[in-house]
Amino acid sequence: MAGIKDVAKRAGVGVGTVSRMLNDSGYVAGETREKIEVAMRELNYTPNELARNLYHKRTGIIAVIVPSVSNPFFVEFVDYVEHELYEAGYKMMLCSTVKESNAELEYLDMLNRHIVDGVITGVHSLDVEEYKKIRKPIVALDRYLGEHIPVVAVNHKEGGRLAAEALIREGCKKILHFRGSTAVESPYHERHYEFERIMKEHRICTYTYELEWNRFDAGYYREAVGDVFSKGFDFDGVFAVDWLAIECMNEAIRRHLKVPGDVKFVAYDGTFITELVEPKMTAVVQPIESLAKESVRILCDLIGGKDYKNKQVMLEAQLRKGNTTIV
Amino acid sequence: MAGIKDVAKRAGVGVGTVSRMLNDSGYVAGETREKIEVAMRELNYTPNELARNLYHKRTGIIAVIVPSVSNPFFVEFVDYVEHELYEAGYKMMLCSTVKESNAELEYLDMLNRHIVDGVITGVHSLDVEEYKKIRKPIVALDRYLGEHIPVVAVNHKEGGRLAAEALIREGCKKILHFRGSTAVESPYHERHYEFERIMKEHRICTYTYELEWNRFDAGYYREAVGDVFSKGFDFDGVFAVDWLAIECMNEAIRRHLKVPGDVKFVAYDGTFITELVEPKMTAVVQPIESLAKESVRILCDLIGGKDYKNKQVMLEAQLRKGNTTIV
DNA sequence: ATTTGTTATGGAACGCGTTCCATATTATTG
DNA sequence: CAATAATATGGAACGCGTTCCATAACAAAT
Repeated sequence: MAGIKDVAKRAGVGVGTVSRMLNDSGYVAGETREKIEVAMRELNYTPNELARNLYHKRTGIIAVIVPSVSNPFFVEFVDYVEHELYEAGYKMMLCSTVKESNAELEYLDMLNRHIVDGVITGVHSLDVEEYKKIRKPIVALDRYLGEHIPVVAVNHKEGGRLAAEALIREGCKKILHFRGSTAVESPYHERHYEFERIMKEHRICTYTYELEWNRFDAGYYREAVGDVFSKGFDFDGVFAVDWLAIECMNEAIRRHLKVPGDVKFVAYDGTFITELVEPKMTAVVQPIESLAKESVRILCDLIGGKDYKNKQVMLEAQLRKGNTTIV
Repeated sequence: MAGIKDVAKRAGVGVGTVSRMLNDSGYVAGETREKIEVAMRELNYTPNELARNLYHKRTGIIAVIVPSVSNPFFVEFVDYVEHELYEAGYKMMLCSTVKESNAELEYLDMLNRHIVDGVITGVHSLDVEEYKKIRKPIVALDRYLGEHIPVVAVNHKEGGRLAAEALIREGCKKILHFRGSTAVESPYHERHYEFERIMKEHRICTYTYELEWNRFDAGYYREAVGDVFSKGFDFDGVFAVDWLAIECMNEAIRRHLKVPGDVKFVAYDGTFITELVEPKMTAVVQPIESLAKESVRILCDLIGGKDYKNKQVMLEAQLRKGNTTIV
């Protein structure tokens, strides 16, 4: 592979001149330019980005860490992030952690090893102490990783309220509520707290089903749904994350319950799958595009040296009326 | 940031010794080892991968190029690929091209610029001549990019046959067939050719709807479905790609048609979304996991210097019976 | 005791582009 | 015409780890 030296030799100039020309910095005479261009073409020269990166101490790559690539929420997030990063001149390295337990640390370590310039993480499996050690550009998606790491979050309390109010408005009296594991403290639990609080306030009977931590697979969701139905709990309203709400609705339909006649559903996240089922799901929609935009914007600021201590961006979720509710 | 020189100085040894220790190559006395370890810890030293990469001319990163990250087929593919690459010691750079028209060339150029060690591409928007120029590890997913680029393909002819036979078995007499644009030649068109051939052979009335090229968005699919229904074409069997089959089924359900009583559906791809709808879709399932495994395997071979001229791996699709067909 | 082999270590050269400094030539201005 | 500025260029040093070669100490074998 031809290097800059070869080009310089062939063009009869110094390496500095070639470099200056490549980067449009400093003076290069028109005539010299042409000679170099010819030499580059003849040698089929492409600059080695690796050498460049070594000098500049940057790679132009951002790692995006998510628990699972097949989770629709993260799929949409990643899709937007990729686009935003592209616009900002970065490439995206996509890392998923659910299949390999201790991958998160490995991925974060890429920052120190100069493999990536920054990290956007939607994962939180390490001790906060671990994150503190890393003094590099990190943005957390909806997780608190310590005060020195900026967070792009969603107002889940409001989200929970929207869901609760929707079901109450529908006149639901017996609610089935699937909630994430309390084993891990995370801001997105707020929706559950608020949801339950409001239900209690309204003295509405609520059956809460607690899910295992970090399990997003279809099989598990189906199992959970089967579990609930087999227990014979009677309900007329369901609040659950997209996929689970859908599985639950499907089971209801299979059992010849009418949706939304007999049972109402409000899904949380509002990813594309809620629009893919019939009836279309009413959902509390997360502002995924904004989450992506903000994450990238803040990360770019961090890389640019801006200090974002205690920074938190809070975005609003909103209710999107589908046909699993009536009003 | 501390470098290897600083560590060497602090430990009172030469840089070579530190390097040898880091790589477990050559001799390092136990006593020296300890001194270096102490120095590394004190300086909080992490080797700069960039410098390493420059020397070794590799980055350990593979670019995966797909048209869209939100297309379920590619989502599943990417999910498996990420895992396979991780196992093989590589990181995945994910590149999507649908939003930025000329990104493919830019992404492929990363090979020459030593940013990635290899490419797996599910995109084919350039002239075959462009691909010929690149003498680097590339694996094509289900596209022919020229004889020097190995292909991991699916036997779509068989896939088309499976779909056709399924609908014939159901006794369908009026078929609605959504097919990809013929504007671009691609192996996956085989399924349509074979499907139509068999239908013709059986003298079954088929209405073919040709889709625009490179459009996978929900809005467009819905539009296409609305288009067909508004034209008043009467059908009792549908063959379409997952998402479109689903949109079509939903519209049928909304129009109070019974599925599978009045209309039967066979989807192509068989991604998770076909299992998410009620009734669950009968589908020709692509061997996505195997596609991912084979792609990674071949790419690793290529990187390892193996020659794969004219290589083509052909994998089989299979029919998965859901409830949108009866038999 | 001498040779041969093993262990151990330092450091220069290298990979490849970038930048800065020194030097040179030409253009502009007073 | 001299002096300053602008243009132009080569090349060493640098970024940071790796590898190889030269050197040395010590153990084992003859």
